[in-house]
Amino acid sequence: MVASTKPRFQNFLKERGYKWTSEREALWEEIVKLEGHFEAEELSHLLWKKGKRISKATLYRTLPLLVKAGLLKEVIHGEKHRHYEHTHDEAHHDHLICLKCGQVIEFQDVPLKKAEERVCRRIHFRPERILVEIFGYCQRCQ
Amino acid sequence: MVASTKPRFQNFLKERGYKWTSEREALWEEIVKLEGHFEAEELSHLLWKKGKRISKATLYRTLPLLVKAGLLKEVIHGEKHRHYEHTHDEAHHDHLICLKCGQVIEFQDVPLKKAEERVCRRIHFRPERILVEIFGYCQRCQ
DNA sequence: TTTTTTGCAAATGGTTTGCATCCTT
DNA sequence: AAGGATGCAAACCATTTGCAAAAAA
Repeated sequence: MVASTKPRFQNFLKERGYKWTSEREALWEEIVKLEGHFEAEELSHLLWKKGKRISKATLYRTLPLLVKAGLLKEVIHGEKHRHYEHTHDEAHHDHLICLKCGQVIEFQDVPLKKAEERVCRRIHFRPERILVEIFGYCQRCQ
Repeated sequence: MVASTKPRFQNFLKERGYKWTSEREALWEEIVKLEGHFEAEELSHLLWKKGKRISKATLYRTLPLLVKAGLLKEVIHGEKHRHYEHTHDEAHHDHLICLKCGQVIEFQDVPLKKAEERVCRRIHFRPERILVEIFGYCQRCQ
């Protein structure tokens, strides 16, 4: 999420009559610095460590806004807590999750994407979000 | 899940010193009849409607056993509650989930499977479970 | 000054767990 | 007998929500 996403978030809010608050700004600032995926809890820790006392309630109320604004997306389903990551305008990537060490490996694969698109076309389905997660054992843990 | 899976479940239990109980049998009987995916709550309702008072605790303790025994698998992540379905020995299938009507469309696609396998080989990852879920709009809801 | 947002604390809800008792083996 | 299994109720725990006070428009 680059700097230019700030006005995007601001516009998103303004368009629907929502307000630009210091909490939302602080949250955006912290998130913009994060690499890879993160969970609400991590974000909360980071904010408190920096003296920004943003309540969990606000945090949990803001994350869905960021998703709706198109700045974040949910990933890694199937765990008890949600994970988020930036919606880079770069190419989409998927995840390999090691069942032993928990490591999450990101990958991109054009043929895989193409195959997904073909399936959707075949079934006349308009995809919005495609989730591919491969659980298994990484090279080290096999 | 066909009738032959009963001895498979029984063997699974026996092998690790677990016991074959009337609750586990009732649960198996109900599950074997289910088509498509289901959630713990549904299963509980069905059982109670038939006078089989199997506690939620037992239900929740048994589902993971059925997964470990290879008779069930978890699907449709990203919702608050878990969904299960039979691991048919038939070909694996994935899901398209309509964001409007909620319908879940199952599909199989060989090229997609092949692409997944190629990715794993490329990254030296030994896959155990591959989850592909495509969220979007079905033909009727577009 | 009207409406949204915040923080707190309490509620939610699917799932898990401790424990005494009940069944299998 | 001995050890796993069950049911109950309480605990978990990430997330959500009600409400009164605070901030933005």
